[in-house]
Amino acid sequence: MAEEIGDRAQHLLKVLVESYIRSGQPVGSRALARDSGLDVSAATVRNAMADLEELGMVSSPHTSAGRVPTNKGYRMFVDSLLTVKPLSEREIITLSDQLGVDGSKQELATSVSDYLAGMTEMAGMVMIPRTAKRSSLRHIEFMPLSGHRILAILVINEQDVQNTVIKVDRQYTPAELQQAANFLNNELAGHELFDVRHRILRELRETKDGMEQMMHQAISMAEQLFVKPGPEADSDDFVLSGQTRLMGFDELSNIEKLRGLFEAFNEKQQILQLLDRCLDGDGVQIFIGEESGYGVLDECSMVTSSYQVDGEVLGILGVIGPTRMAYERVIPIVDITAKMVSAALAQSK
Amino acid sequence: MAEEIGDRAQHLLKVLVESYIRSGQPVGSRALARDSGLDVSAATVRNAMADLEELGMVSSPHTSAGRVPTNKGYRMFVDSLLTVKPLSEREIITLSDQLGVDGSKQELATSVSDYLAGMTEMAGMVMIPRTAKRSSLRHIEFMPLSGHRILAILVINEQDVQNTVIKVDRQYTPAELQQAANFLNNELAGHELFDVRHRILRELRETKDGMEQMMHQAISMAEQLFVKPGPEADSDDFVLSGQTRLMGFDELSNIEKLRGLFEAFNEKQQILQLLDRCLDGDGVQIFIGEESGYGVLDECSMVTSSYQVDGEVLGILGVIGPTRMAYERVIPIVDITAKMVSAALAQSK
DNA sequence: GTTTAGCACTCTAAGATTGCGAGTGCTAAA
DNA sequence: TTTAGCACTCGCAATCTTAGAGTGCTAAAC
Repeated sequence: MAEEIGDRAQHLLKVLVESYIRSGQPVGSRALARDSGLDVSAATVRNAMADLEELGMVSSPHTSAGRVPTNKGYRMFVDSLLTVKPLSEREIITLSDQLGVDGSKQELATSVSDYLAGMTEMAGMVMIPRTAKRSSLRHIEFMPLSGHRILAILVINEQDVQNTVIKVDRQYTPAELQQAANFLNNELAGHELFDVRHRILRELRETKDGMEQMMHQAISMAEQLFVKPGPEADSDDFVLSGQTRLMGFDELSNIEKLRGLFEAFNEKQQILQLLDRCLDGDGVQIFIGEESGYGVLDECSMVTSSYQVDGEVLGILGVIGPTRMAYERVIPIVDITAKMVSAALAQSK
Repeated sequence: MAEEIGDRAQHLLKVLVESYIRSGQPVGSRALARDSGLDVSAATVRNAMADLEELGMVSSPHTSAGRVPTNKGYRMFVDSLLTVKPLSEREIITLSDQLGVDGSKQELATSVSDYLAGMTEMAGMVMIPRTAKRSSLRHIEFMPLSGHRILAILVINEQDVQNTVIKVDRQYTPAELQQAANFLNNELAGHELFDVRHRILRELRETKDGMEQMMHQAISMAEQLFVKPGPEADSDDFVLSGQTRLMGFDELSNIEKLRGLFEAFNEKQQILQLLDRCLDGDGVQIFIGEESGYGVLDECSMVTSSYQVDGEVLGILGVIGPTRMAYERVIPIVDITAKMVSAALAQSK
């Protein structure tokens, strides 16, 4: 089996995928010959198709239908055949308008996700990962609750507030808690979370001996907050919007599939896991069909990109839609969006 | 047209609705005569059906199909014909197990909604309305942000934290903000939100003259927090779970309808408006089909009930599903759930 | 060797036709 | 007032038909 694919075959594959993306119908040899721009007959195309089929790039749903790209074919297409169209001026302006730089992370994420969904007519998603290492602790506040529990409020960065309930050994008076909070604020406020988590807490612990009782307790509270599973381990958050648009695609009109998909969205956990795998990669990444290793996404593709500040990846954004999507449009949209978000975040620092 | 419906006709309607709920198929006269338990012939049933049809209680999808209840028929059914089955011991135990009393309101709402969805096999919903009047302010905290903005953190009740950004006329130093917060905490902490909003603010404003500059400013911040549209006007929150179960029902297998429904869920606003209308009513309330005055719910019914503490309505919970639902099971589930939630809340006070 | 035209063959999607079963409405008798 | 009988209607599913699209193969042309 010749792994080599001739130039003409490649070109034909490209035209076939494009045509299939446009129409959703299997592409026959005659139509392909016409659209290819090549001056060849349908019969020649048929021969080429036979080759491509042998290589697993295309398949026919039944004997006398046209050819449809397989996932492998899509992969080939996006990897080496795709020519992306640059975005129009207008589209870029729309995005930068929508990118309100102020507002909490959540709000930013929502507006970006809405933008992606709107532009691509598919579902948009934005992941805000572990309150990034970049972020610094501003303030800690404790409030007593009933039982041996304390409500801890952390203010991080500009306007992210996290609250967690921690358990302690006994009741504390508001005054005691105030004292503990003051102490921790003195020691920790203004430092980056990363530092807080490791260096500072360790230092504090080491010099524990010379400290009075109250400080001990303050530190063990802080440990619950920062070292233990911590508030942010699962507060990995992500925003998904425009899911309902996916109902429009006929490859998903199978209620069962749709239901699986929506249940996956509700779970979040599994999608997040998937997005985690994108964190390593650079630039636009594409999962086609079952490449995600995740059954319900069989007929879907994801196009994602990371956004970053100072070279550090902060999160992932992208869209999810049917495998048969207009990659040449979607890819630049996701790409530019990631870049604009990166820029916006850098600027607001 | 005789508005009176004979006893037999009523009984037949009841059996018809029950049968239709079970099977989803139009009910023919022969089957109805058999199932009714009455010793009458199909022909007699047909006559009764003709009467019911004239009254708008049933209709036939086409000439030679059986009869199907109309929304008016459902209404009659739930209003006067329905006999609800009490819940089994087991089912009640399941609920009280799930009702973890601690945890934030959000968590409670989620677990209740999940329970409703699970028991009824439909979508469950729980509304947590305007941070209830019952609740009292525990603490206020300010943090300076860039620009003329301040992050205000309100702790309400046991563990509800709300944060809002307010705009002010100039930059404030942390010390100033601390001072303002201290002042407000002294004056307002421990009071019920309802009081805070009206009485205290008014009082403070009246005696404003004698106060120093800083206090003035503290009060205008507080006004932004409590009097203006306020954090809680739209933070009316509600939890919806199990939506995907609705995909299972064939009356909703029409993708377009499903999509409308899910979009309504995403909007939240409109559903909330609908739930608001339940706040006045007492006990279990039922919206059948277009009674909600809301197009996308045409083929759906809502069964809701309020939950309350000390006679004051705190929120609404219920389920949403196809009009053809097993009311006799769903109604007691919603009813008991509301009562258990009420009890749980009263206990945790 | 590659490309092309021709041709027989296959398969589907969309109508059209039919028979069947379920159910109705009406009438006349009990 | 109830019932039995009967003609009639309708929808559904099964079957058949046809048109169209597309393929694979072969033999001829380049």
